[in-house]
Amino acid sequence: MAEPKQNPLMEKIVSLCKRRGFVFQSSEIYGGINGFWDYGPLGAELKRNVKELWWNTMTRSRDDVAGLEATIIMAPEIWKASGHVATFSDPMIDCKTCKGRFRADQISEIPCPQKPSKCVGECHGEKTEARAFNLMFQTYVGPVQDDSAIAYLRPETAQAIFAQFKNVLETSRQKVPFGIAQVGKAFRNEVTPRNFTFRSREFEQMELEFFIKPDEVIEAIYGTVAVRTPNSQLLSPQPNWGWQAWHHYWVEERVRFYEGIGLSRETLGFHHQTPAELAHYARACTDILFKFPFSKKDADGNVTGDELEGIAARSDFDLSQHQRFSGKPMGVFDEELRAAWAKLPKEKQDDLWKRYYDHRKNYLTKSAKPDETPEQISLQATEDANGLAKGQYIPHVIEPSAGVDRLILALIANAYSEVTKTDDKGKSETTVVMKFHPRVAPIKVGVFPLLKNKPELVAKAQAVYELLRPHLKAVYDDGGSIGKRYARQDEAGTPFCVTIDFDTLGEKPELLDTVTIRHRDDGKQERLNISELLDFLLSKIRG
RNA sequence: GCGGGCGUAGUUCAAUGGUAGAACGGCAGUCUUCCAAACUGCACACGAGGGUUCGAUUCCCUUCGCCCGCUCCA
Repeated sequence: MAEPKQNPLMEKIVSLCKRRGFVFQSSEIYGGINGFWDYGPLGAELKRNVKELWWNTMTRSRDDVAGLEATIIMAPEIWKASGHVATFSDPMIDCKTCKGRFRADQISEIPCPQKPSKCVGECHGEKTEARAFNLMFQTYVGPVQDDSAIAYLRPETAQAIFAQFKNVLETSRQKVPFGIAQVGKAFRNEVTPRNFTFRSREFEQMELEFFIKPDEVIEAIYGTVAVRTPNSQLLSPQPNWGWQAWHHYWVEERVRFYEGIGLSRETLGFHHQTPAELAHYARACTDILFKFPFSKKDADGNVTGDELEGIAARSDFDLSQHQRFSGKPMGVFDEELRAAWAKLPKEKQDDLWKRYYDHRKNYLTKSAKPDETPEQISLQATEDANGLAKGQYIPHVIEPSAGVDRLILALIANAYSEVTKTDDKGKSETTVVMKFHPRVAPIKVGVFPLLKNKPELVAKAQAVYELLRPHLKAVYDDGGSIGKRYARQDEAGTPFCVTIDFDTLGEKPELLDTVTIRHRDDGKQERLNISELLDFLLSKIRG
């Protein structure tokens, strides 16, 4: 009666997550709630490690990124400016006959999929009533639940960064180019949560908005914009980088991050969005994919993977939107630009002015509110271009936006491996080893006495455990046999296990105060002095 | 949201219109001088609600959840 195994590996991973305490279904005792997942003891450690590594990599180890922690509920105008209210609230009609779903305002234009000679509104399929599809979670601020109190749980963390751009700029002593990073929860009322935690309704994002000068500004100051050549590595940022170089740089930075936590390039995939896929304001978007067990094959039979992170070049769209909707200036003043502009030959000034004008006019036209006339738009674009000559511009942005939960799932899938051992009697047994990179492993070290019923061993093992635990996540285990404890830690993905034996106590005097340290992935042991233990572990975990 | 499949200990699986079993795992203990040893004991399940029935985990309905396909994917 068992259901057919559609994806045995994925099912084993889900089962392990429950069994060992990586991931539980939310509200499980009440039957669960679709699209929501909890992290158990091991998952919580794993997730914390990943977020901390991202934060350290993206902010603390860089001079040019500042952090932010904004609220989940913000002024609803934010989501009007970002476009989320408009794009999320189209009334939709389902056809029960052909299973199609159509925008209610387009049923008299779209041809029926089954009878293309007729439009959806005319065909005989049985239709549902028009229903509003808003993928943002709604709530009310304050006790009165009327329309004026409607607010939304943020569908992405990014907008808070744009909304607080000027405050961060003024308080962080940063200047463009610089970034603002944030880690936090976001909520989307997904139509179909799928693939375990991959698409959840409540999830966590790690987002960087990296603000850069428009190419026209780079050109005004440095004469030319540095162009990416096939061989250029673009490893360290240069003042004359334009958006392409920065975009390429951040893709590489992010790939290096994934490699640094154990996801090799072979496990990753890339998708460069085509012009048709790109939002109208975006210039490029590169998705970094991971080849999940549930990832599908493309037309050529290759697994490309599913999205972990998108690195988008979003032009100056976001800050421009918030400038228009809030009425507050979102531009920056650049002394260098003003000084450089004055020294430019007239033709160059005119050329840059025209290009900036065209860009602004294009944006303003596409984002125009219904009551804005072409004349007003031209006037605003002229004003914007004139600002350039005075050293003013709206920064462009490169947005590396990663999903924490997707990354956790990728790390779990990547770590999962099975080892089959056959004993002397020919009995074989398969065990699971979670090969997490030591940097992300939920537990860094297990400490065991070789035998439980020898008080000297137990006391010494507990002393070693107390020595390590202030510095890293350690566990003490004296249950069962030593082999069982190793196996337990293998399933948790603990990279190192330390065992206190009789030599530690001085049975061989030359080995007094040494312990065995056992490596998860090959089972090999080495002997270390207790005094060297902490440094050894820290070097493996931080190195 | 539509269609299909499926819900039994923590996990993997049995059985049954008449009070649910196993293995592994967990906990406690004995033992054990390095890779899930052995032994003893303990705890733990029919997703929820309603209906049919003398009696439902089993049959029916609803609901919730999981998987697959469609749809959606800012």
